[in-house]
Amino acid sequence: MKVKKLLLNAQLKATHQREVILSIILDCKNHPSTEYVYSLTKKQIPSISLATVYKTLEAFASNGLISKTLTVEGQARYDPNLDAHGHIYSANSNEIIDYVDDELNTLISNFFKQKKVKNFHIKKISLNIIGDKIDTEKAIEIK
Amino acid sequence: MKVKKLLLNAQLKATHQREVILSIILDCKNHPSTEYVYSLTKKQIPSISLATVYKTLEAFASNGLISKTLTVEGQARYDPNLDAHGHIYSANSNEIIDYVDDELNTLISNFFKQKKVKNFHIKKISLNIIGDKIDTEKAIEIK
DNA sequence: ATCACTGCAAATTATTTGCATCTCG
DNA sequence: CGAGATGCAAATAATTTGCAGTGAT
Repeated sequence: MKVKKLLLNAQLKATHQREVILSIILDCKNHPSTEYVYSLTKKQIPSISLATVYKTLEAFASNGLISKTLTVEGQARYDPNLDAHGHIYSANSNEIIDYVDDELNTLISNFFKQKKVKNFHIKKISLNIIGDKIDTEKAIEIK
Repeated sequence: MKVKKLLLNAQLKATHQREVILSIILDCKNHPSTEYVYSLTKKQIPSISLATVYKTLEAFASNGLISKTLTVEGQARYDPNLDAHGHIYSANSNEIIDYVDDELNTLISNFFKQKKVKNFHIKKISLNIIGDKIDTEKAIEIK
């Protein structure tokens, strides 16, 4: 019951719905939408309400269990990966892809050791790459 | 008629509405919303329609005259500054503030000279800082 | 037992669209 | 003149809310 512990640690009541939703998200590779999480959850809990999924994902995100981003078109996407990483936002396919690069993370975190932003509590610093997928059939690749 | 030239260069028909809207945005310091641009435009053209402002700002953004971002809550904001720069996204005040730092820009552009993202056409790379304003009355300051 | 969570339906917000009319090039 | 822009109202999409009933601690 790994998820139950995660929920309790995050001060969230461990309901059946939440356990199922959390384990679904943790298994997701790439930035699921609320609707997508809802559709997967419905297979296990047919009576689940879409509103509950909305509320639950928001609760998870604001308790730091997962993180939230928006596509170029502005829809919510959730991300179970809390490690420092950037995102590639594709405008024409409305996707979000992880951009993970340790060298870049080191570069950025070193840079921000000397810089200060006053009157602001920084929660996350991330590098964003925005553009268009060239071949919508093929995957985006980093090298 | 600086704005007229800008419009024609960008292959856009230079209507009165567009000239007014463009000059308003170019004067804006910080990331206006569609509603805000609409309210300012209405002072000069009382008959302007909100839909026109929506369409116009989208047209400007897709022709590269201005750029578009989203607040943490997902609403559109426009930015007349096309130079490379990052943004500070404040979640609790739903603001976007420019983060301009030449040293950082150099660091990032050097880094991406060696890295490639395949099957993707990069339009913009930017550093994003996400967090909360501490004192909502005061401004965010960078040093 | 209590207080937070769930499910449903209705409400809200930002944005888009269809279409008749008008205007720039 | 003709393609594209405008203005209005109605439509859509994503998300949120209110509230009565239910469940976890």
